[in-house]
Amino acid sequence: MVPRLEPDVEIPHGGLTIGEAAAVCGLSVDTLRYYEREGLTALPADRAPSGQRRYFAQDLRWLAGIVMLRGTGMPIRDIRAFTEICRYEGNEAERLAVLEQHRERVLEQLNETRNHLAAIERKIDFYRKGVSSS
Amino acid sequence: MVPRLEPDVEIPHGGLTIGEAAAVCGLSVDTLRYYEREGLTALPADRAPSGQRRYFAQDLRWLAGIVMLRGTGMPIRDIRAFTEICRYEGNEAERLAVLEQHRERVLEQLNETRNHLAAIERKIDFYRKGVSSS
DNA sequence: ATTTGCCCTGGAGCGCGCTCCAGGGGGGAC
DNA sequence: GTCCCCCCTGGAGCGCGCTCCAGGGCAAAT
Repeated sequence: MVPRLEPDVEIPHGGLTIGEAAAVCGLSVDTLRYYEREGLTALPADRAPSGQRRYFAQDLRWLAGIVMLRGTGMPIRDIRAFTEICRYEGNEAERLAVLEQHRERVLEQLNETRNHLAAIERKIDFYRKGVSSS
Repeated sequence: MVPRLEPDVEIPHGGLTIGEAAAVCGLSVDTLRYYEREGLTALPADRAPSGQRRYFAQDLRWLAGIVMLRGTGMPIRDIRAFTEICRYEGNEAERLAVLEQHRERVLEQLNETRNHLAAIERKIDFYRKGVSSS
C-alpha cells in the first residue's frame, strides 16, 4: 500500500469511515488505528454513535502531514513528540525548529542516497560496456 | 555508525582484522559477521592461522558495494541474491538487470522523498511567516 | 431472519536488520 | 607469567513499524 495525498476528496456530512480514510491517504486500516493508539493524531478520531471512527477534512490533512513525515523517515516517536507540541498553541517556534531539523536530516539522507546512486550508476555503466562489447 | 567508503586505505600484507575492516567501511564488527553469515560476501572471509578473519582490498571493495546497495535501501535478501549471481561468470547481463531495476526503485524513492520534502518546506515557510510576524 | 460487510478492542505475532551475550582463545606488551 | 584487547561461535534479544487475529457488534441488503 503506497501512501499518497488526495487533497480534494469529497467528504460526506457524516465523515469518512476508517476504511475510506485509509484508502484516501494510502494507509491501511490497521495503520490508522495504530497511529491513533501511538498518539500520532492531533486528537482521537471522532466516533459515530455506533462507536465507529469518523474522519473529516482536518483529520485527513493531519494524516497527510504524518505521511510526509513518515515518508521522509521520521520515526514514530518523533512524530508523536511533534504531535504533542502541536496540541498547544503559542509554540510555533518550537514546531518550526523540529521541522527545520528534520529538513536537515532529510537533505543529508538525500545527499547520501545520491552519492550511492552515482556509484551504482558507475557500476551499471561498467556492465553495460562489458555486456555490449561481448 | 555511519557507513562510508575509504577507497585508498593501506592494507598490510596479512590483511585487516575484522575490527579494522569494520572501521574502514563504517560498519560494526557484528554487522560484518552478520553479512557473512547471510551470504552477502562474495566468499567467506579468509582466515589467519589463528582462525581470525582477514580482509583484503577486494573484500573491502565488495563491502563498499554492499554499503551502497544497503544505503539505497536494497533489502538483505536481494543483496544475497545479487551476490549469488555474482559468484558465477558469464551472467553480467543479469547483474546489470538487477542494478538497473534497483536504480529505478531508488529514483522513485528519491522522487517521493523530494515531494515530501517540498511539502515540509511549505510547512516551514508557513511557520516562518507566522513566527516572524508575531 | 439471515447474510454480508465493515467496524470495534486488546493483544499477539512478524519480518527486518542488526546487536548483544556467554564462554572461550590467541597474542603482543610489560 | 599475566594483563589486556581483540578475536571466535552459536544463539538470544531487541526496536521498529506495522499486521493479524479472535471474538464480538451494528446495519443495510436479500
